[in-house]
Amino acid sequence: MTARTHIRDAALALFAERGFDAVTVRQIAAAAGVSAGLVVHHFGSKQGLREVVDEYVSSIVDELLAALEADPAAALAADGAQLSGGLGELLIGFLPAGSAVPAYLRRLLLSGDTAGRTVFRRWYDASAAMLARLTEAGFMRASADPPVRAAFMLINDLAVVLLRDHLTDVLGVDPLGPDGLRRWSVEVAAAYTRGVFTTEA
Amino acid sequence: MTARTHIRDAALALFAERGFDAVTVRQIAAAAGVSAGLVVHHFGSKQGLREVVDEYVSSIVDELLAALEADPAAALAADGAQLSGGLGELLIGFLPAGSAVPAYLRRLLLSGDTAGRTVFRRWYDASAAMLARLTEAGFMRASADPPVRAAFMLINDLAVVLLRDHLTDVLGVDPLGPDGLRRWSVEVAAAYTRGVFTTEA
DNA sequence: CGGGAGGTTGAACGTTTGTATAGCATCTTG
DNA sequence: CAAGATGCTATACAAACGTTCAACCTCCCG
Repeated sequence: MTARTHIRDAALALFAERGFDAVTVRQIAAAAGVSAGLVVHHFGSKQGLREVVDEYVSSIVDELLAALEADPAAALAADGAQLSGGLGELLIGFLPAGSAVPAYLRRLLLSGDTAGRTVFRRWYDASAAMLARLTEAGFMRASADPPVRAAFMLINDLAVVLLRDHLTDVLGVDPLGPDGLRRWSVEVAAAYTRGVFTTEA
Repeated sequence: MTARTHIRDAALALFAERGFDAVTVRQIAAAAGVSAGLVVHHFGSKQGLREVVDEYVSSIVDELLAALEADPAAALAADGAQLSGGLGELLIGFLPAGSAVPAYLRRLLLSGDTAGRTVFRRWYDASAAMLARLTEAGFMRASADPPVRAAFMLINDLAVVLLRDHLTDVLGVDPLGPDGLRRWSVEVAAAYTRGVFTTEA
């Protein structure tokens, strides 16, 4: 592992935890075990470092989505219940345990930056394509408004990642941990299969 | 409107737009039309101002939830489709158009602060109570895991507020605007009533 | 009318920030 | 082995930050 990589990873972790503005170049350097000057030497500026980290995280998401496109059988083979665990589950399983990427992604999606918008759009496109495949294969009912349905199901999955800490707080169990995931998937599968509202009204 | 209120509102708008760290005391003062010293005079410090704004936004959410509890008939009278528009719709309708509160709430919920946790928990409790009432009244199917269902439906609603800009980007219409809300509500009501997955699998 | 309390300002202070620069060490290459 | 590139550090600096402070203005109350 090169020092440049160390710096990038330290910055990723610190940005994810505290946010870009709250982290100083000196803190990043200390976490990476190098001098502050080296950070600037390698990345030009703090902003330059941010852009590299943004691209790095984006590329990880791209890998995940590409793997999903390359092997949709793995997804299609699974039944609806497991599928409804969704992209959040997929992301967590795809990354090493304790990775800072989900937390960084959370900030990226809410920063209003171009990088966040690009990631969301790619994710949405993959989501829409996947729903189209599932519908064609007969796993899903056809929707009257496929784009909205794709968006709805995508953000429902993302919400688990975005609000994971709050969910853990009120439920008493991490919805993306081993135990919580089981409970979560069962309930979501039920809701997505039978619905939650009655039809009388 | 006192100068203190002006400062608080200016800070609310700026914090919501750019984040706490990215906003300077001088910028807040300029936006409020006062001097930087007066900001500190009224709130003790920048952090003190933040806490006042946090409490102010929390109190607004409290008002909304209290109104919901006080007059559940208004909610219960509505049919399932309208209800599924959910808390996000309710929040937008409750606030003046163009209010910075939703954007501030977004940052509050993702900051990891105590204020955000408190707001989320209150919202969750209100959500769980509402679902219990709806179930008892026969508008909803009973769930095998009510806490998870309440959390699921709550974060689905919150996700629309949190990711509103991205949704507007990919859908081409604001899901909380007049037009988008209609499309969104219809699809969500359909998903929540009939489900999206088929039962064969 | 007098005087104190609170609202408000502008300048100043000390700190911290991101970054530039000069130099040292290490390695590669001809 | 010479020499230049590269990785890396330590110091320095200007700018911007949050905060302090002394002074001024404007009321209100006696």
